[in-house]
Amino acid sequence: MPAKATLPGAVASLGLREEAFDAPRRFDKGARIFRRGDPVRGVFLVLEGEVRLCRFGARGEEVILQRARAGEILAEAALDSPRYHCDAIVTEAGEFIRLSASVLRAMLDSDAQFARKWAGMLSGELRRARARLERMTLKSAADRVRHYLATEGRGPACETTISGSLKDLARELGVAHETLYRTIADMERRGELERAGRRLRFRRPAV
Amino acid sequence: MPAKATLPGAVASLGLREEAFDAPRRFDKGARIFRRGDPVRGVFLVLEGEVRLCRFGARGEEVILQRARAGEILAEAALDSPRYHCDAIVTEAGEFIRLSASVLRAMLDSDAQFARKWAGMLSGELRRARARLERMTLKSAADRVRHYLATEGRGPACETTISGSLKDLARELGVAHETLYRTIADMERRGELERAGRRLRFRRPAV
DNA sequence: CGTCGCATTGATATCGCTCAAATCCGGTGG
DNA sequence: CCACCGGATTTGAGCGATATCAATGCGACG
Repeated sequence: MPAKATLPGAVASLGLREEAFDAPRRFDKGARIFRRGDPVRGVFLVLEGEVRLCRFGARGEEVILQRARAGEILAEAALDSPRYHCDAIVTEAGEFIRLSASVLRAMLDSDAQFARKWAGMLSGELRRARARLERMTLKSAADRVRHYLATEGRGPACETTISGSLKDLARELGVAHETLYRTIADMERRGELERAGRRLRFRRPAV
Repeated sequence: MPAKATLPGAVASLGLREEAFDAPRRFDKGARIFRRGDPVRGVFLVLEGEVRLCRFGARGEEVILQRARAGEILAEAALDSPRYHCDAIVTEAGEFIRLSASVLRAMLDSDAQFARKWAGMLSGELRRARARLERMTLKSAADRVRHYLATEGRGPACETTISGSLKDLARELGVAHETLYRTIADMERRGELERAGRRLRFRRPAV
């Protein structure tokens, strides 16, 4: 579980002005912070917990567009839209701050320092989205696990502690959870992977 | 084939200063504008033709991270990196302008107008990347075609004229080209889709 | 306890990938 | 004008990996 981000820290990192944000609000698991089609009133900074941007297909299948955890910002790309194009669903109860869309727009126009940091954050998000995209083009579940570790892991063994359940990871990787269980078990059996609870890493430094 | 973007138009749209860019340079198909690991010297504005950001997997399989055509900017996310993290390959000969990384960084720091536009462009890219991501989570090829039309198409029938070959579209959709041919043929047979050369659209407005 | 959701394993069906082959089409050179 | 060539387009056949359906164990929680 990631540390709870402090408001001052988060504000300092972006150089936000005071009028830009509301007081933190608590949300329970399952709550919707906004829905598709709602007018854009803000962008959300996650202090604690987890929120996902989701769309739902014709048959109700969920698609995760973004996962934001403590310290991360949700729906940054919405700032240029009049309306949200997806739902924001709380998947882990916590606290969130709304950053006013109008104030952010004003700051982007006037505060070069802030605009620079904002652009930097967008670049990072873009890179991460492209990494996920690359991962999704891999056909085999094992390759996706390898790519996930190589991308998200730390150190030579690409160690990661998965947040949430394996089921969640399966959805993130775009495979059925049964397939993920089997794949991980296979990779462990072959000595390619080590798993201890929610900790995953390569046994032999791959790639 | 998209119209050739004019330098003044492209510059005006972003409010670039003169010292920010070089003279246009021609590139032939297959040329590499930069390679993975090269130090980041700039971002590239495509005036004509097409460039792709690609990574290559362990077995040499190509992964398209971005496709930039006339008027679009390539590798915007690289600005915060010291080195490129993928290859830029020309897939359609044309002209490109290098925008100096150092000048862009300076402009981001000092020119709020520019930073605002830059952030807006990043937001757009992010949205597009997330749309592709959403598409890749769809399992069936038909669903991906539908999503592609729904996302990229114009008007009630979601009409699109595909750039490049169907083979290219297949790679963009992450399916084998044979599968795409069959899928499109099936959808036409069922009266769901209409195809005339490179033009695709829904017959019945779906969704 | 009873319930709920995650984790795990088994069995089966299905869809897309792969290999193969035929055709079409635009360009090129004789 | 025609033969030829390379790449795109199609269609066929079969295999294999993954999704799906099912059942069970397990731990948390009220």
